[in-house]
Amino acid sequence: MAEINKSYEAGEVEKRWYAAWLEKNAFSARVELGRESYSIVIPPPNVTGVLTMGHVLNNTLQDILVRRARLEGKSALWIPGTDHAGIATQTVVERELRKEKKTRHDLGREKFLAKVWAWREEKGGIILEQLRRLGASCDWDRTQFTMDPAYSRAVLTVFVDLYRKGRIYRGKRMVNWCPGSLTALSDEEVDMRPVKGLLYRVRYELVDEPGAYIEVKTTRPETIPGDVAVAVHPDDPRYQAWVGRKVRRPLGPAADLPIIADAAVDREFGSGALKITPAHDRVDFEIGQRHGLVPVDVLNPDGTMNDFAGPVLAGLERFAARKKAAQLLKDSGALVAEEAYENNVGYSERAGVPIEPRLAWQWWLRYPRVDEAKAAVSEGHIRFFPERWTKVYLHWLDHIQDWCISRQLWWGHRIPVWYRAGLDREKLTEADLGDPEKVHVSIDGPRDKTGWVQEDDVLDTWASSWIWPLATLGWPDELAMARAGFEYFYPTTTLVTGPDIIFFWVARMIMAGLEFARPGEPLMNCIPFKNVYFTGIIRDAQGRKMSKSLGNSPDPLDLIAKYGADGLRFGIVSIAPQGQDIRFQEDRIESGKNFCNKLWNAARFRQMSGPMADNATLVAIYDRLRPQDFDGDDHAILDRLLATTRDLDRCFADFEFSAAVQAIYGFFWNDFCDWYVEVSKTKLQSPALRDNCLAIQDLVLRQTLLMLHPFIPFITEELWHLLGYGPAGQFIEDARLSNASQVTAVGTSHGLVLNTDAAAEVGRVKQTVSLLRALKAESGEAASKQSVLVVEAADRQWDAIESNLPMLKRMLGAAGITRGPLTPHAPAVVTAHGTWNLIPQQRGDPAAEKSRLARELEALAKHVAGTQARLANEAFVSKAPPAVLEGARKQLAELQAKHAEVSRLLAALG
RNA sequence: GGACGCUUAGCUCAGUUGGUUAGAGCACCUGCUUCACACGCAGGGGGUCACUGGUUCGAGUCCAGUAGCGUCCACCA
Repeated sequence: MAEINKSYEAGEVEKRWYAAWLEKNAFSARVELGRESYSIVIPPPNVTGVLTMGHVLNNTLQDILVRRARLEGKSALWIPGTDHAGIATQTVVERELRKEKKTRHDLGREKFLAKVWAWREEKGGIILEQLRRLGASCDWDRTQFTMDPAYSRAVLTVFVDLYRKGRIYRGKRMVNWCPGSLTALSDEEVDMRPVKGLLYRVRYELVDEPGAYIEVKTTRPETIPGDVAVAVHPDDPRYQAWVGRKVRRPLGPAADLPIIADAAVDREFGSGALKITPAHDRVDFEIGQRHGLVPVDVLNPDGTMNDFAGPVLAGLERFAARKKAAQLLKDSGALVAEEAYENNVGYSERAGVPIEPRLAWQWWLRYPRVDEAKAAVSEGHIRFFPERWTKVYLHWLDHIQDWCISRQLWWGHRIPVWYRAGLDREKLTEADLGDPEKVHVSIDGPRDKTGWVQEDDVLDTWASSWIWPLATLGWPDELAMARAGFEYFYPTTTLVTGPDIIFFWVARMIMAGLEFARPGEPLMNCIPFKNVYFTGIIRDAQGRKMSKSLGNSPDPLDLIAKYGADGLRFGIVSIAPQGQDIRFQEDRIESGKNFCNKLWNAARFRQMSGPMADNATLVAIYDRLRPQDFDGDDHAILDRLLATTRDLDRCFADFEFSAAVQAIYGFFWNDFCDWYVEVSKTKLQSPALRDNCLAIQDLVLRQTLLMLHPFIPFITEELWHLLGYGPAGQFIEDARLSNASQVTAVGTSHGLVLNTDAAAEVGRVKQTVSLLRALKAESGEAASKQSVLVVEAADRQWDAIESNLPMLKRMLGAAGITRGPLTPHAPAVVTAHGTWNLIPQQRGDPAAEKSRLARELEALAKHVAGTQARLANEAFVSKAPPAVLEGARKQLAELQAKHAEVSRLLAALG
């Protein structure tokens, strides 16, 4: 066994072990009947993506789950991959083209796509390399891309199937049009932002009564040329007589617009009259439909005004047109006023520009299995952590709208629909769509494609990633499914993702799973995952979302270089409580690194303390324990080890990762290193006690490494081997992590029954040590100074001291501890183990000593009074449970005794 | 307009079913190169648990309301 170096070199160790894991295929998961399966699909990052702190958190958690599952003996699979990310990727490549002053149209569809693929080959998927640096134990041989041939086929299979079921249809409806990326978007891709602007009051003159006007308020005067009516509420008394009459359009091509009545109009807003522009507003469109009005579209797809806006506005960009329109209205006297106004405007999530409601032919999906998707979650087949997201999920499903799945992009899955050449696609009827001679829908297209033209649009990226858990396991190809282990691994166990994509992805995956996984089978067999863990969002120190544009996101690779992958992992998990957003603080990552260093040095201490023995199994270590030689500290540390093991089991059951990390941290650092290792130092001097003590250290270290391994895989693997805890040629994950009851069972079979009373006594000894150390510190004696201590103790107390004498001398830094009468004026402290004197080397400060004791007495008196008052309360005595009552009485007795003793000391000072 | 979350030490946050004097990390102060670790050890200071009421013998914890911050949903031009 190699000697453990003084400091832990993360970089070298991480590189070495990751290579070893890959070489031995440690992450490849096989179907092993009789063994429980555990599976996770990665939320596929964009192929353009680079690792962010969000990815670090998300993927660390997945890795923790998968590695823990392996240690529990499950066949654990983590499927990696990337998403083609339609708009994002196309934008990246178009940006490169722009440097050459070209657009995609200069290349044409085919050449442009070749360029995107070339880009993807060269630069795509960097993020998967970065995940390896983090230690992600994905089964890399199964890496998938949403545009892989097999995956694409699965996507098209779904389209054709849903089309044949009548769930996918083509329709001309209002869409969210992005003038930046020139495509339609789904409702989920639109962000509402409050925008400060102007509200224009415009008057429309009555045709049959010149000089009389109806006034409307609008934020968009440039759309007036697209007005086809003015609407009022049918019950509005002010306008009863106006309905049916006509007004002149105050801007753009001259026209007489009817005044109509519609209940959608809000009487309270402005004058109670609304201009109707069906081509550019959803509500207007609906009102227009109800009244048989023909929309007038005054905008081009790129957001400039077209000829229907009239010669003055035509060609202007929409916001320039707004200013111009206002000016024109002002000139003609139609503009009554401009008021400052703030309203909500929809923005394209990707392009960051205001979207335009626009009438366009698109492909739509009527979601399948909506009711089942609700039931799957509300009936608990799928559990959300934290649970509160179920409400958000159910609410969305309750108000679900058809999904616009077509995008006017080139990068993506091209919709598998072919039209007979020469057909005018703007004028296709229902009948045309149903006529196989005119429109063909299939995965591979018509056998002879001459005379057919394929649909230009591609599918929304989410319309491919919604089948991720299915297609990554080979669906729908039966051979591929058998090879991938679909039967064994589906449904997957847990999904780890952010709540921001609960609609985009989580809900849709559930519906897709229910529709396609195992038709006809019960819900629980069809769901894509059993648990969904929603992480928090990582924010910067100011609470802002981390983003590339703000430049407030640290580069995880820099952090890995600085603190090690393990340090980063430990740190990020420790600050990520369930479901709360996280404020990133680098010092927490640093403390992750410090923990690794502590672990490393504790292992080093073990190695330096004595020869290593058989540590290959829990049983082998227990064979070396000598329960008859156990002292209180031995009992206490194993008791705490068991409690921590139990805590961890619970944390994993409840997805409480940061609590898990904190539990091990506290146990290992405080209970083991600060106390047990320190008291070991005297035991190790004694030949009779040494071997038992080393065995206990091995037991604690081995179990701790196993518990920690999912969180910090590299250093634990390294120490596992350096300490010889597993056979050479095997990894730590080839060992099994025993849970608390298993550990207890092994102990019992070895005649070990933990004495919890002894463990509790250790708590009191720690308290006494702490008080005496404080006494030294306050008396100005260095902790390392070999002090002289005298204790006035009852026999029972002295017995406890005497039996721990060497240990106490070491822990207290005492040259001698003797029993005897107190020395007046020497610093003193009252403990559970008698009243102690620190014999000062030089004359102390009686005044300081006096005031110290007086302060303590005051605090005790207050506490005594409080407890007495509680016990004097009749209601408390009669209603509190006996255990609480007894605790209070015992406490009072102890406090009173201590109070009396401190009073005595004070009196002795005079 | 609706829903959800948050408010605890200087900072960032824990606090499971109500029960001794509310905890951690960092920061701060004091002492210490004690033979695993200065990425460390020992000790210390620091909080009216946002506010108001209620339930209870007992509330950081349960209930109602208020305020501030945040997130999501929603067609008021």
